[in-house]
Amino acid sequence: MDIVRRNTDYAARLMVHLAKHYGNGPISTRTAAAEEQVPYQLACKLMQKLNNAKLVTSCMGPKGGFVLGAEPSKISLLEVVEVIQGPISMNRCVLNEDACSRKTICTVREKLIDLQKIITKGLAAITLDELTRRGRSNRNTGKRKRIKQ
Amino acid sequence: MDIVRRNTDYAARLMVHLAKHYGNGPISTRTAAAEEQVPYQLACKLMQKLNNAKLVTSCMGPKGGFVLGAEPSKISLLEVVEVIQGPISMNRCVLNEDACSRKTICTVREKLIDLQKIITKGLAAITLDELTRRGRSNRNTGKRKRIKQ
DNA sequence: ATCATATAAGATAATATATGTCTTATATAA
DNA sequence: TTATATAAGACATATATTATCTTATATGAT
Repeated sequence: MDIVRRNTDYAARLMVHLAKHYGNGPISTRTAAAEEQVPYQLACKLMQKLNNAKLVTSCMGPKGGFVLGAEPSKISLLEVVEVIQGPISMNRCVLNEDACSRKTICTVREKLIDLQKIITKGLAAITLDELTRRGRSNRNTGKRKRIKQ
Repeated sequence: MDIVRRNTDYAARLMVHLAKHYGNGPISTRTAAAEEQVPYQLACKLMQKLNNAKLVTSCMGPKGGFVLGAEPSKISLLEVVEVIQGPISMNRCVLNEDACSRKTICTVREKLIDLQKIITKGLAAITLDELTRRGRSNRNTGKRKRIKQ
């Protein structure tokens, strides 16, 4: 099992798609899902989660869709991960303080906590704008995309 | 989902138990399982896996059991993790090179690879002898309590 | 040789989690 | 008013993880 799960990967793609069109009005889930190769219905659910977490803003009705809730440089991969799959956890004794009575003396736990901090910091350092900048042609065929109107 | 899974935690406890009695002949799974609060039958399966990976050596028959395959200082938590739950993977595009066609230009992938290296190095740095040294009673590392047989 | 005790191995069951689909309701621009 | 979009949650499927059960086999001790 991967630390970053498939649904999170999907959501990240959708977010990056919105980031690429940031400032051009709402993008429909249908469009984003099609372009980023995400199953449409699933994309709807993911967008709902992202919306509830205020990572995106919804605009209902025709010509509606979603807009990023903040500038691409202000949204990190960590936020997407946590919204979609929950917090990163090395072990349940790290996530849940009550899981282990030995927590005050356990040296493993300390080290797992350190590792976990490194992971979350690493993911927090990856922002959406960064992901739009380089190497972000489509996973399709590498065909250039037209600018949305 | 935790990065270090429950079975891995169980296996780690069993290994630490063997480490604590290193040099005193084989320890039966029944004993180790009981002391470390691991379901017995499950412990058997875990020991089998550890045995196949040469992390422990089996001694059949009465007064038999398992012995560590190497000195406690030579066995790391990473080895236990990899034997029981397989390699740590940030994303499938990291584990499986064919998972994404964008891998040569993808900046996220590079960063995920870096993070993954940090995790594996961190786990590799934690050795069994270290885990026996402090935090005396090693029981109850925080998983569901369940004793069988 | 027989027996008691231990591991070996694999089938199977039970759970938990993740992923994907479907239906109905609601908002809104044109 | 209508077409198009999101909202929400039920439902279904797939996969992974954890746990148990059964039978076979090895071996030290009697």
